[in-house]
Amino acid sequence: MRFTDKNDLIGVFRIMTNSDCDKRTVILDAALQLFSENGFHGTPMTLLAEKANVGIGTIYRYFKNKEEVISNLYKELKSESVAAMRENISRDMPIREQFINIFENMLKYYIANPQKFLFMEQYSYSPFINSSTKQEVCSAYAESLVSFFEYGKKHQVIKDLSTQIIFATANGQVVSLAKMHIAGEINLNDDMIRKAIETSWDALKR
Amino acid sequence: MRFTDKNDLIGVFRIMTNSDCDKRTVILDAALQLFSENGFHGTPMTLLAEKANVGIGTIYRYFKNKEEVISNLYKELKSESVAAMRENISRDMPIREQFINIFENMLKYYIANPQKFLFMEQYSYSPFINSSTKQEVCSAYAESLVSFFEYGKKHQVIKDLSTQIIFATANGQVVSLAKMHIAGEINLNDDMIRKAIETSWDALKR
Amino acid sequence: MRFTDKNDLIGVFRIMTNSDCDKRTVILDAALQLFSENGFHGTPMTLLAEKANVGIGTIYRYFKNKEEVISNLYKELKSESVAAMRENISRDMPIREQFINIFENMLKYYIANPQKFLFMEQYSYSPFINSSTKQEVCSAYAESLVSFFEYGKKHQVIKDLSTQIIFATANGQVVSLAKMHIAGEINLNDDMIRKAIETSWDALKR
Amino acid sequence: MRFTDKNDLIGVFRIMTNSDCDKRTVILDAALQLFSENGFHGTPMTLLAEKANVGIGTIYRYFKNKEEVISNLYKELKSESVAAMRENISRDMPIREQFINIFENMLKYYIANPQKFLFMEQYSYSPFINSSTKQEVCSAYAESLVSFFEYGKKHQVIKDLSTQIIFATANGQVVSLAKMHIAGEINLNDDMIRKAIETSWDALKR
DNA sequence: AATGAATGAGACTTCATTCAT
DNA sequence: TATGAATGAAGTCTCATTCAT
Repeated sequence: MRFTDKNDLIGVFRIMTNSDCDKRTVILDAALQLFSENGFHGTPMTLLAEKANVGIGTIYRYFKNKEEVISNLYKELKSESVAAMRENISRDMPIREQFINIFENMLKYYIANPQKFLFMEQYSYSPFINSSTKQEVCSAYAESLVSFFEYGKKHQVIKDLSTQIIFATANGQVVSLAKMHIAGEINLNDDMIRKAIETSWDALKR
Repeated sequence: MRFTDKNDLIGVFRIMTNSDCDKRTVILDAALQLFSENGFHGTPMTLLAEKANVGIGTIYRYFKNKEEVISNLYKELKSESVAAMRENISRDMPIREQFINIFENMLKYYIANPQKFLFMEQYSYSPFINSSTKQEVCSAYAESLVSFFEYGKKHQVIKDLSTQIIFATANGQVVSLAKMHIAGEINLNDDMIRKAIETSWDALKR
Repeated sequence: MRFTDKNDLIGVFRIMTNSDCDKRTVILDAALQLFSENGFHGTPMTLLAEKANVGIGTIYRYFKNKEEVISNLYKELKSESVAAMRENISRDMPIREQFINIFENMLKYYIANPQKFLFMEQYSYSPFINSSTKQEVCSAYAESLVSFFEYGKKHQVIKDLSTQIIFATANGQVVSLAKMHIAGEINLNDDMIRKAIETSWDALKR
Repeated sequence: MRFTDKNDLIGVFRIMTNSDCDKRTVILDAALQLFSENGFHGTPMTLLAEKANVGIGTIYRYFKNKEEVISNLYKELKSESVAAMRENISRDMPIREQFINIFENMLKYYIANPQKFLFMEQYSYSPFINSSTKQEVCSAYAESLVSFFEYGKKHQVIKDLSTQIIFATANGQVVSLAKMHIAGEINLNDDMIRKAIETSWDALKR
């Protein structure tokens, strides 16, 4: 199996997958797919190895244990999603526009990456996870929004509510919509997304 | 079952099977506590038996297998939460008041029952679960809100948005707040709860 | 395998092996045999289960882990060997006779129970073992001899040497002889055993 | 090899293969330290490579497999210990003096080289080892003592006992003392060592 | 009806060894 | 010659489930 054939002639193919075939990445890619579909506990390490086309031992060269595979994947995805959220945002834009762009970015990212979304949500509810990782990584995301909301409140464009409530209102809607969309309970298009976020803005604007 | 119907008439029958019902209840109570703390996979059946003060064999007299324990618990809790949501609501009230009462009920129920909330959320994200149960049970909850929102839209009190978006907006906020409160990231009191729900209403009102 | 046949008709046989078929004992018996032949690391738990005619899970009902199997076995054997050493000894006997009986007992016990001897020696040299168990158990053995040697020194029948040196001289010889006998390098009979121990006495007598 | 022959004449040749020899030596040195501390099974080859500051692959250039590392180390140490035993001994000395010197040499060597002693004892009890190596190497040691004891018996200075019993008596004491000293159960100094060996002589002298 | 001892499939992980560089 | 990434067999242990009492 798996390149074991000694008389392998497809060297060219190998070269192609050589550089980006960074084993760590390959493992995390397979992990995302399997974890999002079958859950952490529904994904034995043997299956992960098979999906990633590596030996099990190889996984343990890159990650100390299963939990580290999960938490490393989470960290990478969270960074990626934070980056996605920040696209096309600048401090010069009107606050309303920033708000709408931020949450549109987020919702669109979730919808375009359902596996990543499902994995992150699963992770965030899993009592099985070392919460230090959760904290460590979430802060980047939260802080960035917190300062934005506080800026909006100071400029009297956003209601004078506890920042957490503001966060929960906007973020909660987006998460809820993504979940429903992925579950097939709703079929969001760009127009609906825009309307949904504007609705959220109506909640929070002054 | 236990809490499904407030107008339960078979009380007499229940008294007869009292001890039966006790064991079942005792097991589900222990299950809620353990599952919410350690997760489904962090809770071996032997531990459940021990916590419930019954033999392991006994659990298998009341539930076909572990998954049935989980899904039965979910069903009961979902019914209970739907009942909680409906308290103090009547069709005569103004729609706004109904809306606020419904979501206040819900948020307060979650906060008062953190284990139940955490269990239900964990369940809803677990790929491990037979989704038929999920569907089956959620409908009661969703349907009842759907018809309310549609009523509100027809009377031009609620915005003319897709019902799912309306649902996601209100429900998402509440779930998000409950999660944060339980995680200790916010400390909600009655006043904050009221303000948060009113904010949600601002989003959806016409 | 192993009693799995549902139509098993040899109930009588089962009853026979029922009471003494205390699983714990059966496991330790199998463990002694396998450990003495193949060593701790040459004996996988699966093999132990097979030899003991129990499921692997059963081993873990009686012992927390492999190490506990080993240390429990050691404790039992050490007690047994101490008991063997003490046979036919009484404080009334001349010290010389006591000495000879003690070490004859010991050597004969080792020779009659080569597996037990080999297991105990293997254990005592294994860096893999929790030394607290070693200490805990050995003391009974050592103390009993220590007080005997001190008694002999006080009565000026045994040389005035450090008790440890006395112990090492007598015990070392016996262990060394047992090892050689079991390895087939010498073939000890009662007469040789007697002569060997008398030689040891010559070393220590005053 | 390294220590086998004091009158080694191929020094020139050695200088040529200097680096070769270094790697092999470095590996065996690291092996001694790790094996004596953690045991054979507690020492992965990767750890050995790390400790020796060589790649794992390199170990396999010098030794066919792990067992060969162990047995080669054993052979070298056994040769070394035999050499140590023979120091300051000459056929001209009185037999008693030879005896005392031989076993003093041995005990002092063990005490001065606790790792080597522990390794050799561990090895000698390990059922894991190919016993052919054991035989092959021990003979040098045993034979040399055997002829000495037989010489002593012939000259009627040593008791007319089976040579094996004589060997077991003297060797057993020394091994036992070394073990106790290293374990901290006794603290031997030159005077005690001398007394202990003299005691041994009392056992065996005619 | 209730129990819990017994089971073994299957999970996670280690580590001796290989082989391409 | 030297390296160390890659491998997967094999080990330990857990835990859902069964069944005799």
